[in-house]
Amino acid sequence: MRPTRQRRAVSEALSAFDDFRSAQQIHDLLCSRDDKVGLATVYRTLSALADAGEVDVLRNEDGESLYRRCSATHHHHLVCRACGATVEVEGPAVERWTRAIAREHGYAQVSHELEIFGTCPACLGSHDVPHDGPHDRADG
Amino acid sequence: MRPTRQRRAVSEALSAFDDFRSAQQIHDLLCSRDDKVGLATVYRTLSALADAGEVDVLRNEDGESLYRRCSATHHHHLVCRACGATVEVEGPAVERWTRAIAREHGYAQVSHELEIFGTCPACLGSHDVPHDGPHDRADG
DNA sequence: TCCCGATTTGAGAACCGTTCTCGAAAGGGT
DNA sequence: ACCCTTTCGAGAACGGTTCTCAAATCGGGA
Repeated sequence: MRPTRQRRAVSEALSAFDDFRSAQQIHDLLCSRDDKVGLATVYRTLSALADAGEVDVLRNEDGESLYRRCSATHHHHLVCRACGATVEVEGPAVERWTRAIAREHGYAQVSHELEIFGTCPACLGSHDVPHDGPHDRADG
Repeated sequence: MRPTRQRRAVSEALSAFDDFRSAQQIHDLLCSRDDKVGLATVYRTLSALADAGEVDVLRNEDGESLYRRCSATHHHHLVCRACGATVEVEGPAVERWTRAIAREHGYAQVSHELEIFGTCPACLGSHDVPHDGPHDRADG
């Protein structure tokens, strides 16, 4: 993969956020910086980064894909419903539990998805919503 | 909510499946039975059932919503990537763990999403895919 | 430095699941 | 039967994402 100007721009834009952002939000940020990158290229680059395991992807309740640069090790996310503030969490017990459940039912090649949603301390304090609005998601 | 012919049809169609199905698949089933129900009505009815907690919803990796009639108690799903065969599973330990993690970081109003994906015993045995194809989903 | 084939880009169209629109049809209470 | 409200449904609209394909760009070799 060639380190083109566009790909570097997308990668840097991702680093500018510490929470999950949509492809369009990243594109908007680049536009506001007069970084000329096509929307299709943003989508392509984010997909490539996701495939390479360099970013995590999750879907909000509208089905929109949200991206975030994360640590390489397996982990889950604790996400604020109001402002999107994200904490990476690990749960060896949960990993063991899912494997056990799968084995119990004879399922192989097991993977799992787990996200935790809530309201972060900052948003509990102030009732107005920070920056650009909620990255909401339904209960599970 | 009035028990109209259309709503009854959608509800019965749901019962005809024991795995997660899309609105369009349910609409197709109704059409093949010459049950005249508009697609919009199928969507509306499924949303209403989901809001009422009578069906569970999950999204496949394409962002498509899949519906399944489930038990009313809180549970998660063990889903076969190949045929969609679904087992409802409970994990009190996981419920406790998510609450603990959230509390630890000061998050309130906590909810979570957890799905487990794998290949079911039947699909491990026969390598051809049953019925109408995989309801696939990415790793978590 | 220039050339060349391969890769990448981007504007806009296409795609597709879902929701909206709004006039028509159906329900239910009286 | 009447009336008012809810529901229906065909098709348009919507919105995020992917595709198209000609033009731009890149990297390596001569």
